[in-house]
Amino acid sequence: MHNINYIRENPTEFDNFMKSRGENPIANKIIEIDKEKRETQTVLQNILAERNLLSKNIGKLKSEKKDARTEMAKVEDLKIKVNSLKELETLKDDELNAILSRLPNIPDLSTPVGKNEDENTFYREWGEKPSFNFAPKLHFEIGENSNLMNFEIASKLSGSRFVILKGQLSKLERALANYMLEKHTSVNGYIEIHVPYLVKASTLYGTGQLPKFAEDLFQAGDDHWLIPTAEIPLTSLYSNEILHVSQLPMRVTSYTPCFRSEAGAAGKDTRGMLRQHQFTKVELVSLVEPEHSNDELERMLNCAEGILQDLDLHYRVMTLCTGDMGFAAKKTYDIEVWLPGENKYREISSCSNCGDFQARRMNTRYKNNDQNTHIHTLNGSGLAVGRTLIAILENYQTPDGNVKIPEVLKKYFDNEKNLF
RNA sequence: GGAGAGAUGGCUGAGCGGUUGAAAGCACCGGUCUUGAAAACCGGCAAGGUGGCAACACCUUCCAGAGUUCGAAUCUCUGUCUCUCCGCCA
Repeated sequence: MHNINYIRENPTEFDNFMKSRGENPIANKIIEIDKEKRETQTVLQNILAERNLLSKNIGKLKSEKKDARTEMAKVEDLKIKVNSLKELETLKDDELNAILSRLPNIPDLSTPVGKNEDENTFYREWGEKPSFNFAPKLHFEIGENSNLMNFEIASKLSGSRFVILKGQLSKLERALANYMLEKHTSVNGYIEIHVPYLVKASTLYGTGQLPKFAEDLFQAGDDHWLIPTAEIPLTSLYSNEILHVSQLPMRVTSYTPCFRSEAGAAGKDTRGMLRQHQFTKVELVSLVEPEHSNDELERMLNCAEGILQDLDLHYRVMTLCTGDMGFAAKKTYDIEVWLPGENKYREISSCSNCGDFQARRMNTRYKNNDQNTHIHTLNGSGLAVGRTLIAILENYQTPDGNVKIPEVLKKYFDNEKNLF
């Protein structure tokens, strides 16, 4: 949610930012409604003040056993005015919120301006593309050949975009999640949290998925929604609360399934387990003081990259442009891992600084020297486990259809060399 | 699922129709004292908003929503959540 004072004071700048994110100019409309709302408020408050005064007087007169009928009649008259003004104020407030709640965050000044993913910019890379003296297979070819990855059974049970992993592949998924969690908790200073996978609509509003992106989500019952990422419960941990400055930075992590309808991705990445309705992810979330959020984003990115480095997987980091960034983000880095079977880089992590955008929506503040300020929130994948599994299959495959086990994961596999 | 109790400021907790935005304690902040700290003592300390250059004034908020009343933290209804007991159960 946006700071209305900022829009009031910088309408042109605000519109320019919104334009860079593909929105139409709206600041004037906002200011107009806001003005009407405040004017209504002022009149209403004056009448309420008058009413309060009269009521107090009535109390005094009654306790002195005096007649208060004149005063009571006056208050009765005011009531009609109060009700209609209250109605008008609510109307204006709703109008304002309907607009504000659907506008994306203002991009950071260092976020490149651009229309779509083609204008994302290269930030850095690590490692090199591995070379193969055979044609590297796609992850689902390796998986299906091993009989440990099955899409048909999954679709029989649940329809398209689901997968079943068996035996060593299922274990690989578990080993990866374990490795990531251990690293983030024991080395990177994140606290592991076990969170609900179902959340209320108000929680999704706080992080920005609702009201605008309901179609991307699975709803389960009247007010229960499956989380599309652990970012939602983790970021919302302290919604409507005032933290003490000594509690910051707060770094939390969680390994959860994620559920996405993939409504806008019909026909996209239909083969394999790259884009599923359900996948698992280790998520990183930081709650920090505003002046530290830029540094925290770099730190978080390093934590996510660290996992890929440990697994010796080549990747590049892209800075998303204004047109490609998510709704709540000010700045986002995508980590794209190299997939030799596809001969492509593919997103495996996305790290975002959301500034105070989510904190305003969910009302999370911190107290420092008697000052209450909205915190800054950051989230990042550290990493998407399913896609990491894909990357390992494709990068560690051998000509005979086997897959070498990365050094750091061997401890989960009795020091075996190969997966199959 | 059945029966009952409850939800008040950062926390604990009083208030149960009218100067109560709310006692008291803890925590926190400032001061006195001390070589320093602790203790003790003194003072301050809810959030959001409107108007105002400001000082400041006013409004709203005691889980949420609706209602009764001239007036609601206090009464009524609905919802949500928490706790206790019983049943069921991973």
